[in-house]
This record gives sequence, structure tokens and C-alpha cells, in this order.
Amino acid sequence: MIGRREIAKMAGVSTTTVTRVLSKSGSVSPKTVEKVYNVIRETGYTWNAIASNLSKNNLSNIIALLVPDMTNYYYMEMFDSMMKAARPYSMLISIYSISNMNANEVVEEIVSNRARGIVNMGLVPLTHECMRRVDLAGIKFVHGGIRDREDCDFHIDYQEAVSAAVRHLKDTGCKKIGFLFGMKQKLLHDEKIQCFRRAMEECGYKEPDIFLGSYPNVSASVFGYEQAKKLFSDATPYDALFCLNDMMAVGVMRALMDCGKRIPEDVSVIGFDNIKLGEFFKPSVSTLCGDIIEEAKAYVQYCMGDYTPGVTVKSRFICRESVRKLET
Amino acid sequence: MIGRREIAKMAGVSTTTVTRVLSKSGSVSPKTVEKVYNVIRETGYTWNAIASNLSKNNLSNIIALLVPDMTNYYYMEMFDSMMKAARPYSMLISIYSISNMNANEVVEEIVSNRARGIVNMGLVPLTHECMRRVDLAGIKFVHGGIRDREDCDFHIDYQEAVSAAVRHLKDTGCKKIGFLFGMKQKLLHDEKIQCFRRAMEECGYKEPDIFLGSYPNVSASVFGYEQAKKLFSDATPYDALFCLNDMMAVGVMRALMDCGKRIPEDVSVIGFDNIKLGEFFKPSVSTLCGDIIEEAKAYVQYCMGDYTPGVTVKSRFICRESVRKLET
DNA sequence: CTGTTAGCGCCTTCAC
DNA sequence: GTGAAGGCGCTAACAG
Repeated sequence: MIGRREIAKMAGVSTTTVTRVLSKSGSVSPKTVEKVYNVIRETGYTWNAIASNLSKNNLSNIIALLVPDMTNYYYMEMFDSMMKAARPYSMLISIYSISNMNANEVVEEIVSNRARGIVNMGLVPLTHECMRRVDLAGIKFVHGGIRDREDCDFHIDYQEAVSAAVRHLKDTGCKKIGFLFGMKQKLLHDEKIQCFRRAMEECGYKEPDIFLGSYPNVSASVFGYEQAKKLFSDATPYDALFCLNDMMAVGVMRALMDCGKRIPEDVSVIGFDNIKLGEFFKPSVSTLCGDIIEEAKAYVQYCMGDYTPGVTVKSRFICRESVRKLET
Repeated sequence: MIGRREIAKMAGVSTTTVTRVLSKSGSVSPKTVEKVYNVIRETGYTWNAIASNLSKNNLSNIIALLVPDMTNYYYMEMFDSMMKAARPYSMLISIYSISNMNANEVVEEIVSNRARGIVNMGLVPLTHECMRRVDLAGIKFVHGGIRDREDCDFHIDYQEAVSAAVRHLKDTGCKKIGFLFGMKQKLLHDEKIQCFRRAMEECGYKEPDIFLGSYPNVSASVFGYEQAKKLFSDATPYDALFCLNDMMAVGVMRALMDCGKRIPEDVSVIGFDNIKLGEFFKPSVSTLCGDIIEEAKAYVQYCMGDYTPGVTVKSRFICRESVRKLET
């Protein structure tokens, strides 16, 4: 691959001048510009972005997105939204799948690759040692979803949506409402569950059942399917079920049908995240969500040092066919 | 961020020795190793992978995956599979969405970032100028799906699966079979369609209808939904429909239900790709697919110069609830 | 076993 | 309007 030095030599100018032409900054005579561009065209030269980053700020143009479950399409949609938000900065997003087992190693690799920022949607804890390296390398770090740093307090307030959903279930006559969650370790930090508990109390329900299990070690839809199969094969212990995410809801719904239950007549199902495919199921998946585009934008902006604190995004309850309609 | 030079100074050795310790190559006395590691621990130093790549081969550790439609979950699954295949090489995969409008610019950006390879699943043409830059930069390039280079002849043979599917439809009494495709420009290179035509002929059907439209400019499921709504709202012109991919099939299925058709009694639906969520729909989505893991592996290996030509992957027909059962 | 030197491609500072 | 020099962090070739 040809470099800036060869271009300079062939055009009979200095490397600095080539830089000036390429960056369109500083003043160069039109004639020189012309000459340099000609050589560039002839040679098929392309600018080396990584060398440039090395020389400038010692960081790459990558923002790392850490997710707990690569098979949850929601994260793919988040990835897509972040890519779009990153376009104006010509940043790349790259996804990493993390678990309690490998989180630290993955982050160390990311540090080695000098990502500009790390967005952790995984709710998995990292060692101090690891976080120290992140800091020393000058890499920004956000915990997606939860509010743990003053400088990046971006945050989705699920309360409103969850309360609306629980009220809707109550108004449509649901008596027993459960929540299908996942691994116990994540319970502590999860805002969805906190909002759910509060909403249940508000509506006068008693302490709700929350089902734990091995998600994300097994994929969400499989987990949902199996749990629902277990719960509903002989009985109908709940007439409404919240699921940690839409993927799980989809698994639950299929299991309910396989058990001969009708949705929503026998059981109402509500997920989180509003994945795009949710509308195409029959019945379509009701869901709770924030604004994924806003969220993605906030993360990218934070990583680029372009973020103004104080953003709280409202959530909404999207009421589709998987819950009973209000009688009117 | 602290560098290798500071480490060397603090440990009282040369930078080369630090390199040797870090790379575990060459011979260093245990005592020196110890000393160096101590300093590294204290300082929170991390190795800079991009500088290393710059100095070695002038390429980064990224393989670029070009897809026509970020909202098609199949590509996310491909991405995931490629990531897993890339792990042993400590390579990263990064996805780019391309269309006829932006393909060349996107590729130029990738060249600037000195990706190790480019896997183009988009079936969009690039200019000679652009391909020249790719070559000059020493970047590997594969056209996913089609067989166009001798050195990377990886290829999925859909014929067997498509023929099996068409035979199955015939055996279950389907008379009129259509194919929902997408943009006309892609027709030429598409093997699925060629296989379909051949299979239809083999089974004695007359020249089949192939529906064109604006996919991937609109998302596959929306496209499928709208086309099927148009076709089936007043009549049942087909009793079986192939769709270019599962996302499209899902849209078609929902539209059919909304038109009051029963699947598969009135219409059988078959997609391509075997996306994971296909099983959870009711009815579950029948599909045609190759082996995504094999495919992903082949692409990564090719990009790493680790590929042995001559691989053809068999495809299979996965017969689920969206097609009629054979009477037995 | 260890150190010196040069170079990867680019950018920035300073000088003319 | 232009050029020379030094540095980003790392690796490789060549000594000793």
C-alpha cells in the first residue's frame, strides 16, 4: 500500500503539503492541490484512518456495545440505532457479547483496541482493575439503562408505562399477574422489576410472583417457552404475564398456545423493548419501551464528549392484541 | 495513557524487552519478566493493538460485513456467527448497511479503516475505481452468496432444498405457486430464483409468477405484508408462496391472516434463511437454508488467508406448520 | 539474554 | 504558501 510519502515525492511536494490538501485546511495553491489530487487518483491512494487516530488522540473510531445476549433482536436494533447516531462522527459501533464469565477479558480486549467508548448494556460487574485500565486509557464508559454516573445520567423512566400497563390489566379484569425475569444476580439493579412492584402495589395487588431462571444463559425465547410450558401445562395460574423482554414474550406466547390457552382471553402477555417484529405475530405483542433512537443517541454523544446531562426519556405502553381490550 | 517506553524505563530495561515479555516470544530471563510484569500491573498499562497492527501489516483487526438490510435479523445471525468464527483470530466483525446509493462511499470508508477483509452480502455493484482501492490496500473481498471468484468459491447450493420444497407443495396439492422477491436489479445474480425456476419446471409447473417490488428499500416484513394484502384481499390467487426471506414470510403470513386466509389450509408459505424466531410464530415458518455457521466460517477464513477452496454447502428444506402436511 | 536503530502513516509545531 | 523535524506506540532487523 502506497503512503503519503510516495504521494509527496511523486507530486514534488512535501508530506505536510499532502496532509494540508487532504485535510482541506491551511492554505495551498490551487495548482499544488491539482497536482496532488492527480497523483492520488493515479495511484489509488487512500488515507489511513487508523494511523491518523494513532497520531492524534491514540484512540480508535470504535464505540463498543456490550450486550448480554446476542440473540435478542432488541440489541441489534439498539446497535442499528447507535450506528445511525454515530454516522455524523464517523464512528463505528462494534458489538460484544458478555457474560459473568468473560466480561473482564472482553473489556480488556476493547481497551487494547483503544475504543473511544464502551456502552455496557449487560448489567454485569467488572473488576476495579479492569475499570482502572478503561479510565487510564481515556475510554468513556456508560452503564446502559441504569443511572450510576453523574456525568451520564441518561435514563429511561419505565414507571409510567409499567403503571399504565398494570392499570390496563386491572381494568380488563386480570386477577393474578406474574413477571418472568431471568438470572437472580440481575434483579438488584433492574429498574423494570422495581417499577413493576411499585405499580402492582399502587393498583392494590399483593406482592407479585417473580420467576427467576437461567436467562441470558439460554436464549430469551427458549427460556420463555420452557417456563410458560411448565407453568401452564396443567393449569392457568396467571391471567397476565409480564416478560423481561419481547423475545421472552414471544416464547411464552407460543407455549401458551401449545398448552391450548387463548391469548388474551385466558392470559394476557406483555413484553419490553418493542422489537420491530412484535407487530407481525398473531396476536401481536404488547410491549413497554422507551425511545430507542433517543437512547442510542445519548450513548453515542456521551462517548464523544458531546452530551448534556439531565435527559430522562419517558416510556410508553404499546397495547396490542396480546392483552384484552377495554370494554367500551 | 502510558506507553511501552515508560514501562521500559521504570523496569530498567529496553522497550524491545518489554515487547518480548508481552509477546511471550524470544527469550527473557524470569527475573526480567517478573520485573516488567510488576511495572505493568502497577501502572495499569495496556498494550495498544492498533499501533501494533500499524507497525506490522498496516491492516486493522476488523472484517467488514456489508448487508443490504439491517432490519433483517438473518444478517444479525450471520454477524453473530462470523463473530464467533473470528474469535480464534481475535478479529472483530463490523456491520455496514449498504444500498445502491452509498455502497462505494461505505467501502471507501472501510478501506480507510484498513479492514482485513470485506464480505459483501448486498449484491450491489461497486465501481472499478473502488475495487482497485480495495485491492491496493491488500484487503480481501468476497461476494457473499454468489460464486464469482476462483479463490473463494464458497457457495450454498439451494437447488436441492428448493426442489424438495416444490415437490412437497405439489404432493400436498398446491396448484398455483408464486415467489415474492424484491428489487428487479437483484434478479440477475440471485440463485434462489434460478433454483426456484428450475424446480418448478422439474415438477411440471408452468412459468411461475415472480413478484418484484421495492425491498430492500422498505423492510422485508412490511414489504411482505403489503404485497400479500394486495394480492389476497379479494381472492386467493396462489395456494403457495415462496418469500425471499423469513422476514418477508412473516409479513406475508400476518397479512394472510388479516385477510381471513388459513395457513396452511388455504395458502402455504415458505421463506429462506431459517431465522431463529421462525419457530415461535403460529404457524411456525417453513424455510430453506444453508448452514450459517459453515458459511460464516468460510468468509472469515477467506479473509484471514486461511481458506481452502472447493466448499459447497448443502441446503435443507425445514418443513414446519406453514405448509400443509403430507397425508399418510 | 538484551539493547539500538529504523520504520509503519499520519499529524503538529515551528520556521522560512 | 511550503517544508523539516519530531512524535504517536509498537515491531523487526541487527548487533552484542
